[in-house]
Amino acid sequence: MKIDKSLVRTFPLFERMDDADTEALLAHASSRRVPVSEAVFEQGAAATHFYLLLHGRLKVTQVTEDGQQIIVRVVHPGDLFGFAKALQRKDYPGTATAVAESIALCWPTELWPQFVDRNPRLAVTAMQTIGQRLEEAHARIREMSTQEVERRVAHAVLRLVKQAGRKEGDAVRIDFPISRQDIAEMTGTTLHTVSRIMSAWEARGLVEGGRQKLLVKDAEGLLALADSAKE
Amino acid sequence: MKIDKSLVRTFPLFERMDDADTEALLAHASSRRVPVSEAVFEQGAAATHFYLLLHGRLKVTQVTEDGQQIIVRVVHPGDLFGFAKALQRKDYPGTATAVAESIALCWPTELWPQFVDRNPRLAVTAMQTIGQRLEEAHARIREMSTQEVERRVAHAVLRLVKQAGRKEGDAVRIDFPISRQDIAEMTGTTLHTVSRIMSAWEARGLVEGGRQKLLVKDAEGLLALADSAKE
DNA sequence: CGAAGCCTTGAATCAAGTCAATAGCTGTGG
DNA sequence: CCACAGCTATTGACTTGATTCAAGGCTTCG
Repeated sequence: MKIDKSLVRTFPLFERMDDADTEALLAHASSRRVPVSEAVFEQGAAATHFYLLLHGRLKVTQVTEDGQQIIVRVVHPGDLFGFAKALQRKDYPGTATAVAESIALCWPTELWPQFVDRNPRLAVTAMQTIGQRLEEAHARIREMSTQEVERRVAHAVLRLVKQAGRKEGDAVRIDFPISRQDIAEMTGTTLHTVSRIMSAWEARGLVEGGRQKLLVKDAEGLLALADSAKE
Repeated sequence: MKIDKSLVRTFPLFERMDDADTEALLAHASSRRVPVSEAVFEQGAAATHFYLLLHGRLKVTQVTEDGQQIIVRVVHPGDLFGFAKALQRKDYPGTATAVAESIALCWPTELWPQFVDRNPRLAVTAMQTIGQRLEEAHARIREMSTQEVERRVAHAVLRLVKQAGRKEGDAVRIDFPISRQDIAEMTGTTLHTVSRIMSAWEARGLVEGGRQKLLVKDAEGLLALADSAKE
Protein backbone atom coordinates (compact mmCIF):
# COMPACT_ATOMS: atom_id res chain seq x y z
CA MET A 1 0.00 0.00 0.00
CA LYS A 2 1.31 3.38 -0.98
CA ILE A 3 1.27 5.97 1.75
CA ASP A 4 2.45 9.50 1.59
CA LYS A 5 5.68 9.82 3.51
CA SER A 6 5.64 13.58 3.63
CA LEU A 7 2.25 13.65 5.30
CA VAL A 8 3.36 11.29 8.04
CA ARG A 9 6.53 13.27 8.47
CA THR A 10 4.60 16.32 9.62
CA PHE A 11 3.67 14.61 12.89
CA PRO A 12 5.98 15.12 15.85
CA LEU A 13 6.17 11.39 16.34
CA PHE A 14 7.95 10.87 13.03
CA GLU A 15 9.59 14.19 12.65
CA ARG A 16 13.06 13.05 13.52
CA MET A 17 12.90 9.64 11.96
CA ASP A 18 15.10 9.12 8.89
CA ASP A 19 13.78 8.09 5.49
CA ALA A 20 14.79 4.48 5.68
CA ASP A 21 13.13 3.91 9.02
CA THR A 22 10.01 5.74 8.01
CA GLU A 23 9.68 3.69 4.89
CA ALA A 24 10.26 0.48 6.76
CA LEU A 25 7.43 1.33 9.08
CA LEU A 26 5.08 2.49 6.39
CA ALA A 27 5.77 -0.65 4.41
CA HIS A 28 3.76 -2.66 6.90
CA ALA A 29 1.02 -0.12 7.40
CA SER A 30 -2.32 -0.02 5.74
CA SER A 31 -4.55 2.97 5.70
CA ARG A 32 -8.19 2.90 6.50
CA ARG A 33 -10.95 5.36 5.78
CA VAL A 34 -13.62 5.64 8.45
CA PRO A 35 -16.90 7.39 7.66
CA VAL A 36 -18.71 9.42 10.28
CA SER A 37 -20.28 7.43 13.12
CA GLU A 38 -18.48 4.24 12.18
CA ALA A 39 -16.23 2.52 14.71
CA VAL A 40 -12.54 1.79 14.14
CA PHE A 41 -12.68 -0.85 16.86
CA GLU A 42 -15.09 -1.82 19.59
CA GLN A 43 -14.74 -2.10 23.33
CA GLY A 44 -13.83 -5.65 24.31
CA ALA A 45 -12.75 -6.75 20.83
CA ALA A 46 -9.38 -8.46 20.44
CA ALA A 47 -6.65 -5.88 19.95
CA THR A 48 -5.40 -6.84 16.51
CA HIS A 49 -4.04 -3.49 15.35
CA PHE A 50 -2.74 -0.20 16.60
CA TYR A 51 -3.40 3.06 14.82
CA LEU A 52 -2.22 6.52 13.94
CA LEU A 53 -4.87 9.07 13.06
CA LEU A 54 -3.90 10.97 9.93
CA HIS A 55 -6.98 13.01 9.40
CA GLY A 56 -10.37 13.54 10.99
CA ARG A 57 -11.49 13.10 14.57
CA LEU A 58 -12.49 10.19 16.78
CA LYS A 59 -14.03 9.82 20.17
CA VAL A 60 -13.12 6.94 22.45
CA THR A 61 -16.02 5.82 24.59
CA GLN A 62 -16.66 3.24 27.28
CA VAL A 63 -19.99 1.80 28.23
CA THR A 64 -20.75 0.76 31.79
CA GLU A 65 -22.53 -2.50 32.64
CA ASP A 66 -25.73 -0.57 33.12
CA GLY A 67 -25.50 1.01 29.69
CA GLN A 68 -24.28 4.49 30.49
CA GLN A 69 -21.69 5.90 28.15
CA ILE A 70 -18.75 8.17 28.83
CA ILE A 71 -16.22 9.74 26.49
CA VAL A 72 -12.75 8.78 27.59
CA ARG A 73 -10.93 11.03 25.17
CA VAL A 74 -10.92 12.63 21.77
CA VAL A 75 -8.34 11.50 19.24
CA HIS A 76 -6.77 14.21 17.10
CA PRO A 77 -4.71 13.92 13.92
CA GLY A 78 -1.19 12.74 14.76
CA ASP A 79 -2.30 10.81 17.84
CA LEU A 80 -1.50 7.15 18.30
CA PHE A 81 -4.49 5.18 19.53
CA GLY A 82 -5.58 1.65 20.16
CA PHE A 83 -2.20 0.48 21.36
CA ALA A 84 -3.72 -1.67 24.05
CA LYS A 85 -1.19 -4.42 23.39
CA ALA A 86 1.66 -2.17 24.38
CA LEU A 87 0.05 -2.13 27.81
CA GLN A 88 -0.22 -5.91 27.81
CA ARG A 89 -3.93 -5.93 27.17
CA LYS A 90 -5.54 -8.43 24.86
CA ASP A 91 -8.59 -6.33 24.06
CA TYR A 92 -9.49 -2.72 23.45
CA PRO A 93 -10.72 -0.98 26.59
CA GLY A 94 -13.02 1.34 24.63
CA THR A 95 -14.74 1.96 21.34
CA ALA A 96 -13.25 4.45 18.86
CA THR A 97 -15.88 6.13 16.73
CA ALA A 98 -15.37 8.68 13.96
CA VAL A 99 -17.12 11.97 14.63
CA ALA A 100 -15.80 13.32 11.37
CA GLU A 101 -14.70 11.55 8.23
CA SER A 102 -11.33 10.11 9.23
CA ILE A 103 -8.27 8.37 7.86
CA ALA A 104 -6.03 6.24 10.03
CA LEU A 105 -2.91 4.18 9.46
CA CYS A 106 -2.89 0.80 11.09
CA TRP A 107 -0.35 -1.87 11.93
CA PRO A 108 -0.83 -5.37 13.28
CA THR A 109 -0.07 -5.33 17.01
CA GLU A 110 2.61 -7.98 16.53
CA LEU A 111 4.68 -5.28 14.87
CA TRP A 112 4.74 -3.05 17.93
CA PRO A 113 8.04 -4.42 19.29
CA GLN A 114 9.63 -3.95 15.87
CA PHE A 115 8.12 -0.51 15.64
CA VAL A 116 9.77 0.35 18.93
CA ASP A 117 13.12 -1.21 18.03
CA ARG A 118 13.27 0.70 14.82
CA ASN A 119 12.94 3.92 16.70
CA PRO A 120 13.72 3.95 20.42
CA ARG A 121 12.47 7.50 20.56
CA LEU A 122 9.11 6.01 19.89
CA ALA A 123 9.18 3.93 23.04
CA VAL A 124 9.92 7.07 24.95
CA THR A 125 7.18 8.98 23.17
CA ALA A 126 4.71 6.22 23.83
CA MET A 127 5.60 6.22 27.51
CA GLN A 128 5.25 9.95 27.59
CA THR A 129 1.89 9.77 25.86
CA ILE A 130 0.59 7.31 28.36
CA GLY A 131 1.98 9.38 31.17
CA GLN A 132 0.13 12.37 29.83
CA ARG A 133 -3.07 10.41 29.59
CA LEU A 134 -2.69 9.30 33.15
CA GLU A 135 -2.24 12.87 34.22
CA GLU A 136 -5.24 13.97 32.22
CA ALA A 137 -7.26 11.27 33.84
CA HIS A 138 -6.15 12.42 37.27
CA ALA A 139 -6.91 16.00 36.42
CA ARG A 140 -10.35 14.91 35.41
CA ILE A 141 -10.82 13.00 38.64
CA ARG A 142 -9.71 16.04 40.56
CA GLU A 143 -12.18 18.22 38.69
CA MET A 144 -15.02 15.82 39.18
CA SER A 145 -14.25 15.50 42.87
CA THR A 146 -14.02 19.14 43.69
CA GLN A 147 -15.65 21.34 41.11
CA GLU A 148 -19.24 22.01 40.23
CA VAL A 149 -20.51 21.27 36.77
CA GLU A 150 -20.13 24.69 35.20
CA ARG A 151 -16.40 24.82 35.87
CA ARG A 152 -15.94 21.29 34.58
CA VAL A 153 -17.70 22.16 31.37
CA ALA A 154 -15.61 25.30 31.05
CA HIS A 155 -12.45 23.22 31.42
CA ALA A 156 -13.62 20.70 28.89
CA VAL A 157 -14.40 23.38 26.34
CA LEU A 158 -11.04 25.07 26.88
CA ARG A 159 -9.33 21.73 26.37
CA LEU A 160 -11.17 21.38 23.07
CA VAL A 161 -10.11 24.87 22.08
CA LYS A 162 -6.50 23.94 22.67
CA GLN A 163 -6.69 20.61 20.87
CA ALA A 164 -9.11 21.35 18.09
CA GLY A 165 -9.47 25.10 17.87
CA ARG A 166 -9.37 26.90 14.54
CA LYS A 167 -9.23 30.69 14.49
CA GLU A 168 -12.28 32.29 12.99
CA GLY A 169 -12.00 36.02 13.14
CA ASP A 170 -11.79 36.98 16.77
CA ALA A 171 -13.27 33.72 17.93
CA VAL A 172 -12.19 30.08 17.93
CA ARG A 173 -14.21 27.37 16.26
CA ILE A 174 -14.18 23.82 17.59
CA ASP A 175 -13.15 22.05 14.45
CA PHE A 176 -15.46 19.04 14.44
CA PRO A 177 -19.11 18.31 15.08
CA ILE A 178 -19.79 18.03 18.78
CA SER A 179 -23.14 17.75 20.49
CA ARG A 180 -24.32 18.79 23.95
CA GLN A 181 -24.61 15.11 24.69
CA ASP A 182 -20.92 14.64 23.87
CA ILE A 183 -19.90 17.41 26.21
CA ALA A 184 -22.12 15.93 28.89
CA GLU A 185 -20.36 12.58 28.47
CA MET A 186 -16.98 14.25 28.74
CA THR A 187 -17.85 16.02 31.97
CA GLY A 188 -20.06 13.51 33.74
CA THR A 189 -23.31 15.37 33.57
CA THR A 190 -26.49 15.44 31.48
CA LEU A 191 -27.15 17.12 28.15
CA HIS A 192 -29.84 19.19 29.85
CA THR A 193 -27.44 20.75 32.27
CA VAL A 194 -24.91 21.38 29.52
CA SER A 195 -27.57 23.00 27.40
CA ARG A 196 -28.63 25.28 30.22
CA ILE A 197 -25.05 26.28 30.97
CA MET A 198 -24.27 27.00 27.35
CA SER A 199 -27.43 29.02 26.94
CA ALA A 200 -26.34 31.14 29.87
CA TRP A 201 -22.86 31.53 28.34
CA GLU A 202 -24.36 32.49 25.04
CA ALA A 203 -26.43 35.17 26.76
CA ARG A 204 -23.21 36.52 28.27
CA GLY A 205 -21.47 36.50 24.89
CA LEU A 206 -18.88 33.88 25.84
CA VAL A 207 -19.75 31.33 23.18
CA GLU A 208 -22.04 30.72 20.27
CA GLY A 209 -23.78 27.39 19.99
CA GLY A 210 -25.74 25.61 17.34
CA ARG A 211 -26.48 22.12 16.20
CA GLN A 212 -23.25 20.20 16.81
CA LYS A 213 -21.40 23.47 16.53
CA LEU A 214 -19.39 25.42 19.02
CA LEU A 215 -17.70 28.76 18.64
CA VAL A 216 -15.76 30.21 21.56
CA LYS A 217 -15.88 33.98 21.47
CA ASP A 218 -14.22 34.78 24.76
CA ALA A 219 -11.68 32.20 25.88
CA GLU A 220 -10.45 34.52 28.65
CA GLY A 221 -13.94 34.74 30.06
CA LEU A 222 -14.20 30.98 30.10
CA LEU A 223 -10.81 30.69 31.68
CA ALA A 224 -11.91 33.02 34.44
CA LEU A 225 -14.92 30.79 35.01
CA ALA A 226 -12.81 27.66 34.98
CA ASP A 227 -10.09 28.89 37.29
CA SER A 228 -11.87 31.15 39.73
CA ALA A 229 -12.52 29.49 43.04
CA LYS A 230 -16.17 29.16 43.84
CA GLU A 231 -18.16 32.26 44.94
CA MET B 1 23.77 -0.53 52.29
CA LYS B 2 22.83 -4.05 53.16
CA ILE B 3 19.36 -5.06 52.04
CA ASP B 4 17.68 -8.35 52.44
CA LYS B 5 17.55 -10.08 49.07
CA SER B 6 15.05 -12.68 50.14
CA LEU B 7 12.53 -10.07 51.21
CA VAL B 8 12.72 -8.30 47.89
CA ARG B 9 12.46 -11.59 46.10
CA THR B 10 8.98 -12.21 47.47
CA PHE B 11 7.56 -9.42 45.29
CA PRO B 12 6.27 -10.39 41.86
CA LEU B 13 8.43 -7.72 40.28
CA PHE B 14 11.64 -9.47 41.29
CA GLU B 15 10.41 -12.98 41.48
CA ARG B 16 12.01 -14.15 38.26
CA MET B 17 15.15 -12.11 38.43
CA ASP B 18 18.34 -14.03 39.01
CA ASP B 19 20.68 -13.46 41.94
CA ALA B 20 23.30 -11.48 40.08
CA ASP B 21 20.81 -9.01 38.66
CA THR B 22 18.99 -8.62 41.93
CA GLU B 23 22.21 -7.89 43.72
CA ALA B 24 23.30 -5.43 41.09
CA LEU B 25 20.09 -3.52 41.57
CA LEU B 26 20.13 -3.64 45.33
CA ALA B 27 23.73 -2.45 45.32
CA HIS B 28 22.56 0.99 44.30
CA ALA B 29 19.50 1.11 46.48
CA SER B 30 19.14 2.70 49.84
CA SER B 31 16.35 2.02 52.23
CA ARG B 32 14.37 4.63 54.00
CA ARG B 33 12.15 4.47 57.03
CA VAL B 34 9.12 6.74 56.99
CA PRO B 35 7.18 7.40 60.19
CA VAL B 36 3.42 7.89 60.11
CA SER B 37 2.19 11.13 58.54
CA GLU B 38 5.59 11.96 57.09
CA ALA B 39 5.97 12.46 53.34
CA VAL B 40 8.33 10.44 51.13
CA PHE B 41 8.19 13.18 48.53
CA GLU B 42 6.05 16.22 47.88
CA GLN B 43 3.93 17.27 44.94
CA GLY B 44 5.95 19.48 42.60
CA ALA B 45 9.36 18.56 44.01
CA ALA B 46 12.09 17.49 41.60
CA ALA B 47 11.87 13.77 40.94
CA THR B 48 15.24 12.63 42.27
CA HIS B 49 14.38 9.06 43.19
CA PHE B 50 12.01 6.25 42.45
CA TYR B 51 10.81 3.85 45.10
CA LEU B 52 9.66 0.40 46.00
CA LEU B 53 7.52 0.03 49.08
CA LEU B 54 8.75 -2.85 51.22
CA HIS B 55 6.53 -2.47 54.22
CA GLY B 56 3.78 -0.20 55.44
CA ARG B 57 1.27 1.85 53.54
CA LEU B 58 1.27 5.20 51.77
CA LYS B 59 -1.34 7.44 50.28
CA VAL B 60 -0.59 9.56 47.22
CA THR B 61 -2.48 12.83 47.26
CA GLN B 62 -2.83 15.84 45.01
CA VAL B 63 -3.90 19.29 46.07
CA THR B 64 -5.86 21.55 43.76
CA GLU B 65 -5.06 25.25 43.37
CA ASP B 66 -7.93 26.05 45.67
CA GLY B 67 -6.61 23.80 48.39
CA GLN B 68 -8.85 20.77 48.07
CA GLN B 69 -7.17 17.43 48.45
CA ILE B 70 -7.85 14.14 46.74
CA ILE B 71 -6.29 10.73 47.24
CA VAL B 72 -4.97 9.51 43.94
CA ARG B 73 -4.09 6.04 45.10
CA VAL B 74 -2.91 3.92 47.97
CA VAL B 75 0.54 2.32 47.74
CA HIS B 76 0.84 -1.21 49.06
CA PRO B 77 3.95 -3.25 49.85
CA GLY B 78 5.59 -4.44 46.63
CA ASP B 79 4.36 -1.46 44.59
CA LEU B 80 6.72 0.76 42.67
CA PHE B 81 5.94 4.42 43.16
CA GLY B 82 7.35 7.82 42.36
CA PHE B 83 8.69 6.82 38.98
CA ALA B 84 7.70 10.10 37.42
CA LYS B 85 10.93 10.22 35.45
CA ALA B 86 10.01 7.10 33.56
CA LEU B 87 7.10 9.10 32.21
CA GLN B 88 9.40 11.96 31.26
CA ARG B 89 8.33 14.17 34.11
CA LYS B 90 10.77 16.31 36.02
CA ASP B 91 8.68 16.53 39.17
CA TYR B 92 6.40 14.37 41.26
CA PRO B 93 2.76 14.84 40.39
CA GLY B 94 1.59 14.10 43.93
CA THR B 95 2.64 13.81 47.55
CA ALA B 96 3.26 10.38 49.08
CA THR B 97 2.50 10.25 52.77
CA ALA B 98 2.88 7.32 55.14
CA VAL B 99 -0.38 6.31 56.80
CA ALA B 100 1.42 3.55 58.63
CA GLU B 101 5.05 3.17 59.59
CA SER B 102 6.72 2.33 56.28
CA ILE B 103 9.97 1.20 54.74
CA ALA B 104 10.85 1.90 51.13
CA LEU B 105 13.80 1.19 48.89
CA CYS B 106 14.90 4.04 46.71
CA TRP B 107 17.10 4.54 43.69
CA PRO B 108 18.26 7.72 41.99
CA THR B 109 16.13 8.29 38.90
CA GLU B 110 19.22 8.31 36.71
CA LEU B 111 19.43 4.61 37.33
CA TRP B 112 16.04 3.88 35.80
CA PRO B 113 17.40 3.13 32.31
CA GLN B 114 19.97 0.79 33.80
CA PHE B 115 17.31 -0.74 35.97
CA VAL B 116 15.32 -1.45 32.84
CA ASP B 117 18.27 -2.73 30.81
CA ARG B 118 19.20 -5.12 33.52
CA ASN B 119 15.81 -6.67 33.32
CA PRO B 120 13.71 -6.07 30.23
CA ARG B 121 10.83 -7.77 31.97
CA LEU B 122 10.82 -4.78 34.21
CA ALA B 123 10.14 -2.40 31.36
CA VAL B 124 7.20 -4.54 30.45
CA THR B 125 6.02 -4.70 34.04
CA ALA B 126 6.32 -0.96 34.39
CA MET B 127 4.31 -0.43 31.23
CA GLN B 128 1.74 -2.85 32.50
CA THR B 129 1.59 -1.09 35.84
CA ILE B 130 1.00 2.23 34.23
CA GLY B 131 -1.57 0.71 31.95
CA GLN B 132 -3.37 -0.63 34.97
CA ARG B 133 -3.29 2.70 36.66
CA LEU B 134 -4.72 4.33 33.59
CA GLU B 135 -7.51 1.82 33.59
CA GLU B 136 -8.14 2.34 37.26
CA ALA B 137 -8.31 6.05 36.66
CA HIS B 138 -10.81 5.55 33.86
CA ALA B 139 -12.85 3.21 36.00
CA ARG B 140 -12.93 5.88 38.64
CA ILE B 141 -14.01 8.49 36.12
CA ARG B 142 -16.73 6.17 34.95
CA GLU B 143 -17.92 5.65 38.49
CA MET B 144 -17.87 9.31 39.31
CA SER B 145 -19.76 10.11 36.13
CA THR B 146 -22.50 7.61 36.46
CA GLN B 147 -22.92 6.32 39.99
CA GLU B 148 -24.28 7.87 43.11
CA VAL B 149 -22.10 8.23 46.15
CA GLU B 150 -23.11 5.11 48.02
CA ARG B 151 -22.07 2.81 45.19
CA ARG B 152 -18.79 4.65 44.77
CA VAL B 153 -18.00 4.25 48.43
CA ALA B 154 -18.92 0.57 48.25
CA HIS B 155 -16.53 0.13 45.33
CA ALA B 156 -13.76 1.97 47.13
CA VAL B 157 -14.15 -0.17 50.23
CA LEU B 158 -14.16 -3.36 48.20
CA ARG B 159 -11.00 -2.25 46.46
CA LEU B 160 -9.41 -1.76 49.86
CA VAL B 161 -10.56 -5.20 50.93
CA LYS B 162 -8.85 -6.69 47.92
CA GLN B 163 -5.64 -4.72 48.32
CA ALA B 164 -5.31 -4.46 52.06
CA GLY B 165 -7.71 -6.95 53.57
CA ARG B 166 -6.65 -9.25 56.39
CA LYS B 167 -8.97 -12.04 57.47
CA GLU B 168 -10.31 -11.63 60.95
CA GLY B 169 -12.66 -14.44 61.78
CA ASP B 170 -15.54 -14.22 59.38
CA ALA B 171 -14.82 -10.62 58.54
CA VAL B 172 -12.05 -8.73 56.76
CA ARG B 173 -10.06 -6.00 58.42
CA ILE B 174 -8.66 -3.11 56.41
CA ASP B 175 -5.05 -3.40 57.43
CA PHE B 176 -4.10 0.22 58.01
CA PRO B 177 -5.58 3.27 59.70
CA ILE B 178 -8.09 4.95 57.45
CA SER B 179 -10.42 7.79 58.33
CA ARG B 180 -13.81 8.79 56.95
CA GLN B 181 -12.07 11.81 55.52
CA ASP B 182 -9.69 9.54 53.58
CA ILE B 183 -12.55 7.57 52.10
CA ALA B 184 -14.26 10.81 51.17
CA GLU B 185 -11.12 11.94 49.35
CA MET B 186 -10.95 8.66 47.50
CA THR B 187 -14.53 8.87 46.29
CA GLY B 188 -14.99 12.57 45.71
CA THR B 189 -17.44 13.31 48.48
CA THR B 190 -17.46 14.69 52.02
CA LEU B 191 -16.68 12.99 55.29
CA HIS B 192 -20.23 13.72 56.41
CA THR B 193 -21.77 11.75 53.61
CA VAL B 194 -19.32 8.90 54.14
CA SER B 195 -20.11 8.88 57.84
CA ARG B 196 -23.83 8.72 57.17
CA ILE B 197 -23.44 5.92 54.66
CA MET B 198 -21.23 3.88 56.92
CA SER B 199 -23.58 4.37 59.85
CA ALA B 200 -26.36 2.99 57.69
CA TRP B 201 -24.16 0.05 56.68
CA GLU B 202 -23.25 -0.61 60.27
CA ALA B 203 -26.94 -0.70 61.16
CA ARG B 204 -27.43 -3.30 58.45
CA GLY B 205 -24.52 -5.36 59.70
CA LEU B 206 -22.36 -4.88 56.60
CA VAL B 207 -19.38 -3.25 58.28
CA GLU B 208 -18.07 -2.19 61.63
CA GLY B 209 -16.48 1.22 61.96
CA GLY B 210 -14.43 2.98 64.56
CA ARG B 211 -11.80 5.65 64.78
CA GLN B 212 -9.62 5.07 61.70
CA LYS B 213 -10.77 1.48 61.71
CA LEU B 214 -12.79 -0.47 59.23
CA LEU B 215 -13.98 -4.05 59.41
CA VAL B 216 -15.97 -5.47 56.52
CA LYS B 217 -18.36 -8.11 57.80
CA ASP B 218 -20.31 -8.82 54.65
CA ALA B 219 -18.35 -8.30 51.46
CA GLU B 220 -21.09 -9.96 49.41
CA GLY B 221 -23.61 -7.48 50.71
CA LEU B 222 -21.34 -4.62 49.72
CA LEU B 223 -20.76 -6.15 46.34
CA ALA B 224 -24.49 -6.31 45.80
CA LEU B 225 -24.69 -2.63 46.65
CA ALA B 226 -21.80 -1.78 44.38
CA ASP B 227 -22.91 -3.76 41.37
CA SER B 228 -26.66 -3.57 41.38
CA ALA B 229 -27.97 -0.97 39.02
CA LYS B 230 -29.88 1.69 40.84
CA GLU B 231 -33.15 0.53 42.51
C1' DC C 1 -42.27 17.52 3.09
C1' DG C 2 -41.76 14.62 6.72
C1' DA C 3 -38.87 12.12 9.88
C1' DA C 4 -35.10 11.88 12.73
C1' DG C 5 -31.97 13.91 15.47
C1' DC C 6 -30.62 17.92 18.31
C1' DC C 7 -31.52 21.54 21.32
C1' DT C 8 -34.09 24.48 24.77
C1' DT C 9 -36.71 25.49 28.75
C1' DG C 10 -39.94 25.02 32.52
C1' DA C 11 -41.29 22.60 36.88
C1' DA C 12 -40.73 19.22 40.26
C1' DT C 13 -37.72 16.34 42.81
C1' DC C 14 -33.85 14.57 45.14
C1' DA C 15 -29.20 13.45 46.43
C1' DA C 16 -25.50 15.55 48.62
C1' DG C 17 -23.38 19.32 50.40
C1' DT C 18 -23.16 22.94 54.07
C1' DC C 19 -23.83 24.52 58.66
C1' DA C 20 -23.81 23.57 63.32
C1' DA C 21 -23.63 21.29 67.48
C1' DT C 22 -22.23 17.25 70.17
C1' DA C 23 -20.13 13.17 71.43
C1' DG C 24 -16.29 9.87 71.78
C1' DC C 25 -11.40 8.36 71.59
C1' DT C 26 -6.45 8.80 72.60
C1' DG C 27 -2.54 10.17 74.10
C1' DT C 28 -0.14 13.80 77.09
C1' DG C 29 1.23 16.06 80.87
C1' DG C 30 0.24 18.05 85.31
C1' DC D 1 -4.64 8.83 87.41
C1' DC D 2 -7.46 12.21 85.83
C1' DA D 3 -8.24 16.14 82.97
C1' DC D 4 -7.62 18.39 79.05
C1' DA D 5 -6.46 19.20 74.16
C1' DG D 6 -7.00 17.70 69.75
C1' DC D 7 -8.65 14.75 66.65
C1' DT D 8 -12.24 11.91 64.52
C1' DA D 9 -16.89 10.72 64.06
C1' DT D 10 -22.03 11.18 64.38
C1' DT D 11 -26.39 13.40 63.53
C1' DG D 12 -29.95 16.75 62.64
C1' DA D 13 -31.74 20.67 59.92
C1' DC D 14 -31.45 23.20 56.07
C1' DT D 15 -30.05 24.56 51.35
C1' DT D 16 -28.99 23.97 46.77
C1' DG D 17 -27.04 22.33 42.43
C1' DA D 18 -28.16 19.18 39.28
C1' DT D 19 -31.06 15.44 37.56
C1' DT D 20 -35.40 13.88 35.99
C1' DC D 21 -39.70 14.46 33.79
C1' DA D 22 -42.11 16.60 30.21
C1' DA D 23 -43.21 19.25 26.32
C1' DG D 24 -42.11 21.74 22.36
C1' DG D 25 -39.12 24.00 18.77
C1' DC D 26 -35.53 23.98 15.32
C1' DT D 27 -32.28 21.80 11.67
C1' DT D 28 -30.88 18.91 8.36
C1' DC D 29 -31.36 15.54 4.99
C1' DG D 30 -33.33 11.99 2.21
